[in-house]
Amino acid sequence: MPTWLMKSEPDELSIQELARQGQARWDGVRNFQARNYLRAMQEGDLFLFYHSSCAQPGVAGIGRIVQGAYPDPSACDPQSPYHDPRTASGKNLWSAVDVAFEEAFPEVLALSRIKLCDDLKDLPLVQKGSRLSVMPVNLEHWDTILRLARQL
DNA sequence: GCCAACGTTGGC
DNA sequence: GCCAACGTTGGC
Repeated sequence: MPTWLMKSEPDELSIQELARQGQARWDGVRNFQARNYLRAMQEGDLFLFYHSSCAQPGVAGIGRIVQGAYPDPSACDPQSPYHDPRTASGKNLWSAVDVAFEEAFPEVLALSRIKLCDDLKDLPLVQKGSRLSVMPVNLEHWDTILRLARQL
């Protein structure tokens, strides 16, 4: 089963908020490479829930895909910050998925800690200049991150 | 708030 | 198709 990492600003959606809601739509992705990864996701896939643009950037827990990619409604919504005017001509380029809460780590596994781990140096997240908000995580990296999180 | 790095847009 | 300008991401 493929595993993933997805970034969210906790002000927008945090792992705690997902835990409270149980389920949420993951929308607003406006990068083609990230979108293509969304489209590759299947029901049941697990992902690392990453908190970005915040005081404590890092992996905050685990989520699960409960609905594979479908056209992102926020692209068609003029009120949405993610509105894409191109949808006016009838085509929606963007995709969303639905996710469920799986687990919150006792504390955030800090990006700074991840960067220190030699086994994670090939993780796309820590590649220089990488800004991808959705990315695949291979099994070795997945296991390494969970091991680090378990010893927090 | 700064700024490096990157993706996207649009004129040519 | 090139590439400069612009906007965005996201750590610090």
